[in-house]
Amino acid sequence: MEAMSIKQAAVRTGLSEDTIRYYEKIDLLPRATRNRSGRRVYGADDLELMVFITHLKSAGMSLEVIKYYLSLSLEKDPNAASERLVLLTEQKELLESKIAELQAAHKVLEHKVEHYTEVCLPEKLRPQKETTPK
Amino acid sequence: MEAMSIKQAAVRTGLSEDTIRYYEKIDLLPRATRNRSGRRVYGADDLELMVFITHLKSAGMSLEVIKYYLSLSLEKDPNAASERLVLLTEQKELLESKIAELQAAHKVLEHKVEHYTEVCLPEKLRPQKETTPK
DNA sequence: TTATAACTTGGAGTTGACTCCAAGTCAACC
DNA sequence: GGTTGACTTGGAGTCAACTCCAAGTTATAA
Repeated sequence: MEAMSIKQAAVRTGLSEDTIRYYEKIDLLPRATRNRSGRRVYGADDLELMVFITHLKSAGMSLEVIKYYLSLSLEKDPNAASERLVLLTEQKELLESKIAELQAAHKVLEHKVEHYTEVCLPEKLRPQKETTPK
Repeated sequence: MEAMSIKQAAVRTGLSEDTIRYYEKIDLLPRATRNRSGRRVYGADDLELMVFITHLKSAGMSLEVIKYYLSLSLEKDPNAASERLVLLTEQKELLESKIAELQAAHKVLEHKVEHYTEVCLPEKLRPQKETTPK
């Protein structure tokens, strides 16, 4: 249960095997340990890292930036910690504004859903003069 | 103020001129009206549409899906409205789950920021936790 | 009048993030 | 010992979404 193949790791993380290999190729993931016959073996930490990457990615962070961030986290140098703090804080703020933007878009859609529900449900009603974007 | 060039439209919307032309090329935007000398002229509606597109885009909608959505909005057929409602609702739900995911990632980052604040700053110099955050 | 700048077009090139492929290796089962 | 199937590698191909380019046109300024 602890050590698993790339296939299992793919199932667990939702990434494809190719994507995991690709991430290793571009040094986003560290080179996975191999077993005697040269195959990749993953543990819980590896999975955790992959999942964390998917989170940052869905937050709109590019792989390049994620890589930089992770490189800081591997630094032994204590100075790196403060640099990482800056990056983290920046990213956190970026995330906050992105969430706000999505919530705004969400509001627009919600408003439109309401509008169209009104239009669709009572069948007698027709869409009157639509403000059709030209 | 009402009619403007592609350059001004680009500044107003945050899109590049090339991107606006590209959107027209792939029929995401309708062919802009041209002036006597064949140059694109944009009005307030056009800008509004572009901004709306950027919102949907930042909500994770692909240009292809946005295009489909806009094609429905141009339909005179009232049946299109219900189809559009379905699409909107789907998109709204997708947005909700995306927001939730971002909030989860945000939490992780926040947690890490706290951790690194501890590591980096001598305890006594640390900013006090705000009791009344703005 | 000529130079400059702001556009126009179709099409080619770039980037990021995969996704697929061919050829080879290895372990396990028949 | 041979076949199967899950892996390995480097590299090529794909896709969305731009981004840039060359060649041509038009309007204004010097």
